[in-house]
Amino acid sequence: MPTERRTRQRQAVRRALETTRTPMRAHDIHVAAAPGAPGIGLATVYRALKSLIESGDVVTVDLPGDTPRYELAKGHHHHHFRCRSCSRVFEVDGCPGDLAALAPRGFTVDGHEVVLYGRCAACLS
Amino acid sequence: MPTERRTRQRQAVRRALETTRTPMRAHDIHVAAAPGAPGIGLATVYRALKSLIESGDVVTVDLPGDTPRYELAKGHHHHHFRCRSCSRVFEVDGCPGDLAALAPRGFTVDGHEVVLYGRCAACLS
DNA sequence: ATTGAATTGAGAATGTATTATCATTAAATC
DNA sequence: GATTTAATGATAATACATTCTCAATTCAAT
Repeated sequence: MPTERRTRQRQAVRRALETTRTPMRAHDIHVAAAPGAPGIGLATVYRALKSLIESGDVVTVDLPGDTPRYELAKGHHHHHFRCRSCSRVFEVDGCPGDLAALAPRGFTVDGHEVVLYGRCAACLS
Repeated sequence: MPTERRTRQRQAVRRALETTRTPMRAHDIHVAAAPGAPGIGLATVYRALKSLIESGDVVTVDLPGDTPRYELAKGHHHHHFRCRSCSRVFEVDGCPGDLAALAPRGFTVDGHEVVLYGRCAACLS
């Protein structure tokens, strides 16, 4: 059981996620972490993400037909909005509620995903 | 503008999609089409799918974190259910309705996706 | 400051879905 | 039946996100 070390790179990755509102792709995090950890490698970003996910601090955000993104664990149930213009993803706090009734008879529903599509405020202005 | 030919392979791909209720992966279609077109190659399956998609007869079904699937164009708005046990995907006809209100203020919503998760009837029995 | 081990960076390697290549096969027309 | 050329099969090639390899670094405890 190796001891985890506090490195500049890992802090930069965590900070990148803390600083941004939107779930980020590994590549985005790589870019965003660079200022805080000059020369950081992409492999290191993935290593940091893996550790953060295992500790429960970060969760993967998978949207249909899109590259996986990562966000800080929010602790509360929420969904996402994806801008068709800039492709950024935003958190959506509301939830349509119980969707179990939509499932075919005889099926059990224990979870759901909702993704909204449209234009974000920045792209509309 | 080449003329499309009616081949055993293309009919087998179309029939595979017509016969099954659930959206299928390219690999599933390859297997399902084999009886009707012995020795059919995977590349041919993709070529047939491409043509069917271009003609509007087939649509791609992308679920979060999952391999793309293909289904016959149903023409009506619907969503999907994915069984956590057998991984099969089923059509869900209902829809929670207008989800635009969930988006952040200043955002425009022009579409949405809903995916239900749970156990299908077959896996529960 | 010294040192042992965890961490890093660069790039190779992997896994998966899909497309391209090209010689061969087989629809569709004559 | 002969001919034209789209379609096919096998496989190499792409495109990607992600993981692995390994020598060089650097954290952290002494």
